[in-house]
Amino acid sequence: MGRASKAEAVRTRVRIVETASEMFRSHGVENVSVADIMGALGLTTGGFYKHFSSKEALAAEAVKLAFDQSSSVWSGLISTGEHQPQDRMKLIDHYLQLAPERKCPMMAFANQSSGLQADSTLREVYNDGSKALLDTFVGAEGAGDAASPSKAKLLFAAMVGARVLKEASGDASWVNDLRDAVLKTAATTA
Amino acid sequence: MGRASKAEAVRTRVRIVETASEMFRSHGVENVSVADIMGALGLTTGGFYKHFSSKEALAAEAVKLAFDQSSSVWSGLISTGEHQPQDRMKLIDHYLQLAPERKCPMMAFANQSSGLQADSTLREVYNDGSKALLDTFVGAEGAGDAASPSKAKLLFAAMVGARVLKEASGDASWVNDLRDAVLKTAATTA
DNA sequence: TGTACATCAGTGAACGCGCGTTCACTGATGTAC
DNA sequence: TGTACATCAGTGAACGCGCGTTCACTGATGTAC
Repeated sequence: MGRASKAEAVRTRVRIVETASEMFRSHGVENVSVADIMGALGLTTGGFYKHFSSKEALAAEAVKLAFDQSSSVWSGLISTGEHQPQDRMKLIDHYLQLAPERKCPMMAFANQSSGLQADSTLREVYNDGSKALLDTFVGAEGAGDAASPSKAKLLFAAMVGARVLKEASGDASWVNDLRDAVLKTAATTA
Repeated sequence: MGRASKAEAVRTRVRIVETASEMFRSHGVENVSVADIMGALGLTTGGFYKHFSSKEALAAEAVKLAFDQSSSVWSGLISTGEHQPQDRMKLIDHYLQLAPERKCPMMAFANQSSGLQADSTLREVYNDGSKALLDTFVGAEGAGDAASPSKAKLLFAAMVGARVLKEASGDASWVNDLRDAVLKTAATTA
């Protein structure tokens, strides 16, 4: 093949991160190999290390991308309306139905982050990203309703829990009851 | 060493399941090897297959044991009182502080169960166990308060979500806010 | 009860496989003159 | 602008390692007589 141009190399790097982010999100970091990612791009394994020092370094970037994307989506869903409770319902409903490759990084990477040292890059990315999503979610209630951050946090935790159980149970029917309960509470009072 | 007596062999099998259950719960099924488990019991790897056909077969039994133990603990925490809201608060508080080797199987094995076929034994065990825990939790509100199963389900999802995030974030401070929000709601109304 | 034989729990080395990483190599790109 | 050389993105095979599983073996347990 020979050497690729500098512009192409930059594009390749971006494509690796984007593809890895989706694959990691869908199947988990530990279930996707470097060869899988490169293969999905039509490239071979060896070239990977021209762009990243290790799989973990890529994972950190891929996780960051996932959090950034989620953050954008959340902000978009919320800021278009007038901060009605409907905004949060929309977000919760959306959250529970996302396609695997777009699912919430908080749950997609929970397992990956759990075993890590406090100072690892991936865990820092995870913590910063999660905190940002929480703030966005709590902020969604708008200025006229400052008294219920506690309720927002409850809904936030419940939303994550419901999605984890939905995933693990293979979308079992009893999980629908959980979803309905969460949405019902999101609907009552602002 | 020579052959062990039949009684001893039965005891060995039980010990393998018990030890594996704790180790799997703490570190995840994929992060504990057969050699790790046997080594923890002072045995060697090869003997494992005199008791189980595969690691996955052991995992199914170990997960079942974890669910059974959790179910007992939950029932104990709930049935001693008079089905006050305090019961559920006690349970939630307890849930969020459990030691790694005793932590909730719903979150400890969520990752393991996620990738599996619908008809896999482990996923069946996971689903049955989770459903049973949910029923126990919802039933905790007692006869005088039949109107709030929806709220119980909300709390259930929130409890799981908070624990997942606590684990993944390495017990970050913002997760405490989630815990407080969940407990606050558990305390209000019966 | 005692003896000869079969069974099988546990041993420890070996096998096969997948995966992260390394490395010598290729040849088009980039650069110095 | 053209030429000679250096660079380096991508290749594909190989390495090292861990892990699940297999297997020939050991010798105490269990059993048949």
